[in-house]
Amino acid sequence: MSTIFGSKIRTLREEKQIPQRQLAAKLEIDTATYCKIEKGDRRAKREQVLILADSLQTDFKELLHLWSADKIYDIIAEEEEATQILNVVAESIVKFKHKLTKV
Amino acid sequence: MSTIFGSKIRTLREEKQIPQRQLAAKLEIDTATYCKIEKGDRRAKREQVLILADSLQTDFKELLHLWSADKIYDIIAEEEEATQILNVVAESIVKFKHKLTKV
DNA sequence: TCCATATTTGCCAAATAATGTCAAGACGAT
DNA sequence: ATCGTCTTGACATTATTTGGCAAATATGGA
Repeated sequence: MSTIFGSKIRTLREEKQIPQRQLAAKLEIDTATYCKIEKGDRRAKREQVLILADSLQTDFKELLHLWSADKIYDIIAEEEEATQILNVVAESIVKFKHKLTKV
Repeated sequence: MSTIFGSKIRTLREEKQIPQRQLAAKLEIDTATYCKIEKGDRRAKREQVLILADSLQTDFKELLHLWSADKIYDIIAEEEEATQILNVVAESIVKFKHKLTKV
């Protein structure tokens, strides 16, 4: 149930000794819900990632990458040959970019 | 709206000159739904991928990879720096596997 | 211990997303 | 014009996700 994103924000929060309650308030959600986000059984919304990055004084993009990674990880965790699947995606991204530069 | 998976099964189907109706029957869905799957605005279920691989006489795993890739692609297409996100995922997969071998 | 605060869990209702079907239309071939 | 195939939009149904409440469980200090 744990996520890279959840672990990250928990670590950051503990380092800064901020209670969940405080971050929950910034996100305008229940502490219970915030707790679930850290634990990884609720997913933060994209806008919330921004607020969290700000509140935890950390790089937004980096945090966003972890957040996206979790979503992807959910998908391929079920499949064996996960890395092969990633390759397929990576390839199609390359192709897509190639298309863009051509236009 | 198009998907790697959809394009693939369409190509295979056309090569073999099978009407959508026939595959739809195998999947026990409406032709409209099947059409949407090819076009990429409905997603096939995992079991259906198996049936399709069988009906189109193609490799199941390969087809499954494309199918998974589409799901992932949906997620990162919205984000810039898609490849970086893939790296984060790839890393965490490596770490996970490492953990497994240790146990 | 008792008390206060912080975190976590289970459960529920509401919101949101995804699915499949029907009906109608487009298109080419005959 | 009719047939068969394919495509699309609107819609109802279903499945999934969400957030909150209340209760339970830590955690730490006096």
